[in-house]
Amino acid sequence: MSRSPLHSATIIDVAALAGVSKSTAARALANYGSVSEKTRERVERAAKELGYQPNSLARSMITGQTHTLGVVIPDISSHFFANAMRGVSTAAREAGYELLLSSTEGDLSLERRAIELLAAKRVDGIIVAPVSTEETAHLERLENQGIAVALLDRPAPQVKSASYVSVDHVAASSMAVNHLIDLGHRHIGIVTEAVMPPDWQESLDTADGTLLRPSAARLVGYRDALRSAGIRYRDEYVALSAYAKTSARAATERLLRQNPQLTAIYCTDSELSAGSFAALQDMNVACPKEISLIGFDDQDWATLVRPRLTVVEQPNYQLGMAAAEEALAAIADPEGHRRRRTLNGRLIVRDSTGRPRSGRPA
Amino acid sequence: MSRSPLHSATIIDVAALAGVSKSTAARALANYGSVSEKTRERVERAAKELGYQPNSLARSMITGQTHTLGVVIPDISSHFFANAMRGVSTAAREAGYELLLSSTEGDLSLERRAIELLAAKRVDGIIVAPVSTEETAHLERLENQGIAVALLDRPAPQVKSASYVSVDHVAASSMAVNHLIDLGHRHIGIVTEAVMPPDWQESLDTADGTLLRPSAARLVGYRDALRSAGIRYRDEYVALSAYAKTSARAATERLLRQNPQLTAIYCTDSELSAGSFAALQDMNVACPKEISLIGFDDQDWATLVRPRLTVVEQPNYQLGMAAAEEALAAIADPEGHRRRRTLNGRLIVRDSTGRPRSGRPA
DNA sequence: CTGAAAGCGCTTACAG
DNA sequence: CTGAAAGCGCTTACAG
Repeated sequence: MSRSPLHSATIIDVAALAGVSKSTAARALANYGSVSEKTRERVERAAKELGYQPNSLARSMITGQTHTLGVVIPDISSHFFANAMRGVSTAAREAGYELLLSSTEGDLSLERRAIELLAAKRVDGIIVAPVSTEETAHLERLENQGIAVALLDRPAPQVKSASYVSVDHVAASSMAVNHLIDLGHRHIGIVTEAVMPPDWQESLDTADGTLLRPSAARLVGYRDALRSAGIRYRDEYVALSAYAKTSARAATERLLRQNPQLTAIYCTDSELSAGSFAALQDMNVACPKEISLIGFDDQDWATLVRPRLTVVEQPNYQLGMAAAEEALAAIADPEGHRRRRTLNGRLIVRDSTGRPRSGRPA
Repeated sequence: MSRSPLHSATIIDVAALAGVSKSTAARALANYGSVSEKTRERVERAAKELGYQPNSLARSMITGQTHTLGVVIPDISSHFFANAMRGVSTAAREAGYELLLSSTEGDLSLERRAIELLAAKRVDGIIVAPVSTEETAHLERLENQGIAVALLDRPAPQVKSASYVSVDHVAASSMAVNHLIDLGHRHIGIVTEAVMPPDWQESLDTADGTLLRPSAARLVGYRDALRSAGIRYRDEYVALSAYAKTSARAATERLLRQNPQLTAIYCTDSELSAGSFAALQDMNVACPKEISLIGFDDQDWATLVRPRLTVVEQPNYQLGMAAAEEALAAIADPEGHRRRRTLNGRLIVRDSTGRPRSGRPA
C-alpha cells in the first residue's frame, strides 16, 4: 500500500521487503533457476504487498525477445482485414504473443515508417499486407535484423525469407467465372481495382498468377476461365474502379451503358460488390434476369438484399490465423524453410446469378 | 555490410566506427545534447553503413515512456470497433504513438490478462471498452501504475481517473423512438441485448443513464421516450437477444408472434438490426407497411436492402479518435481532470419507417 | 538454494 | 562539444 505513487515497485523493492537478494527475488518471481518453497512464498507475498508489476522491457532487453508480433495492414476498418485480425489475434494470444498494430491507409511511406518503428520496438515477427509488391526494401531489411516476416494476402517476391499466406485468387476467380459460363453467359463484365500486370500474357500460361497481387490475380483468373471456355477476352468488358463503393457504382453504370450485350458481371472485391449491386438497383436492371452478379467476400448483407448475392467467399479469419502461425513458426525456427500457404475460396451460389436472357434491352 | 548477421549493430559499434565515444554517438543519433556538425555526419554515416537500428526498448527503460497505447476491445472484427480502431490509429499515429492491441472476445479473464501484459510492457496509456461495468479492479490498478486510461463506449464508474468517450445512448435511443411515436406508433417493440439495470426506475429520472452500458442506456432511452409520450412501457415488448444475428432473428420472430398489435420495432445494435431485418423478410412481414423498423449503426447494407433501413448512426470513427485523444491528453497532463466526452448519434430516416396501419393481421 | 557481479543498449547528469 | 561513469530493471552465468 501507500508507496511512491508514480514509480512502481521494482524487483529490488520486493527483494528488500522479502529480505533476500535481488537475484533470488527475480528467480522466485519469474520462475527460473531454483528457489526454496519458503523463499518463493516470502517473495511472492512481498510482491503482492508492493503491487509489484514486472517490467517486460527490461526482460526483453536481455532475452532479446519481446513476445510481440507487429501487424501492418492498409485498413483495419475493412471487412477483410478486421476479420483477418481476429484470426491473428486468436493465434497470437494462444502462443502468448501480443500485437503491435499499424494501419497504413495504403500509404507506402506510412508503411515504411511503421516497419521501422516496429523494428525499433524489437518485435519478434511481423505480419504485413504490403502496399506494394515491388517496393519492399524496407521489408527485405527485416531479414538482416532477424525479424520474421509473414505476408498476408499480398505477395512480395523480393522478400525471400518471408512466408506468404493467401487465397488462391486465380482459382477462386476462375471458379466464379466458370459458374457464369456454365449458366450460359458469354458476355461477362468484370469490375476490378486492378490493372492487368504488364506480362499478363505469360502469366496466363504459368502458375505465377499466385504471385500477383490479389486484384490482378483475380483478373487473371477471369481471363483464364474465359480462355478455357474459348471465349474472347475483351478489354472493354473490364471496368476499372478505385477502391470505393461510389467509384464501383460509377464504373458499373459505365460498363453496362457501353456494353449492352453484357449479361453478367463479376466483382473482384467486397467493396466493389456493394457498389455494383447499388448500380444495378439504381439503373433498375433486373438481377439476375437481365444481369447476373457475382460478388466477392461473403458479407452480412449478401443474404439481406434481394436477390441474395452469389459470392466468392474467402476464409478471412483463417487467413489471419495462418499468417500468425507462419510468423510464429518462423520465430521458433529461424532457419526453417519459409512457406507458401494457400487457402481456398468457395463459391456460394444464391439468387443473383441465373441463365442469361437472349438479349438485354439497351 | 557483412556484419554479424543476427545481432544488429548497437550504438557502441557505431561509435567505434565513427571514432567517437558512445555518448557522442548517442547524442548524434537521437538528436539531443549538442554535437558538432562534422561529428554528427561522421556518426550518421557510420550508422548507415552498419545498418544501425535504434533499440527503443533501451530508450524506454530510461525515459519511462514507450510511446505506445494499449487498446483492449471485445471484438476487433465488429463493425463498430473496426471503425473505431481506425480513428484510434489515426490519432495515435499523428501523435507519434504505436498501438498494442488486444481483442478479448468479451471474456473478462482475457481482459484482465491483456491489461496485465500491457502494464508489463509499460504502455503509456490504455484505451479500453471494458467487458464489465463493475468488475474493473484490474483497470483501477492502472491508476497507481501511472498508466492513463480512456474508456471507449462503455463506462466503468469505479475507474475514477479515466476519461470516458461515448455516444449519448439514452438520447440517441429516445430520438429513434420519438421518430416512431411521431409517425403515430403506439405499440413499439425493442430488440436488445440488455437486461434492464436493477435500478432502472431511478435511472429514468436522472441523467445517470449515461453511466449505464450502451445497451442498457439504449433501453432506458426507449422507456424515456415512451414515458414522455404517455405511452405505457410493457415488458412483453422487450425482446432479449444474445449478441448474434441468429439470436436476434429468433427473438424478433417471437416478439412479433406474441404481440400481433406491434407496429414498429427498434433494434439497439447493428448485429441485432441485421437479424431483425432478416426476420421480417422470413416472416414475409411488409416493412414499413405492417412493421416499421429502426436499426442501429449505419452499415453498408442499410441502403442496399429494400426498404432502405432507417437507422441511428453513431460516429464510430470519431469515437475512436476521441478516445485516443483523451488517452494522449491524460498522458501529457497526468494531473489534469479526466473528461466525459459525449458525441451525438444521428437519426437517418429512410424507407423502413412509416405510419402505422390501423391493424396488423395476426 | 542463494548472492555478487556483469551486462542488455541506451540516456542522463557531470566533468573537462 | 566531448567523454567517463552511473543507472534504467531485469537476467545470466559463476561462485559459494
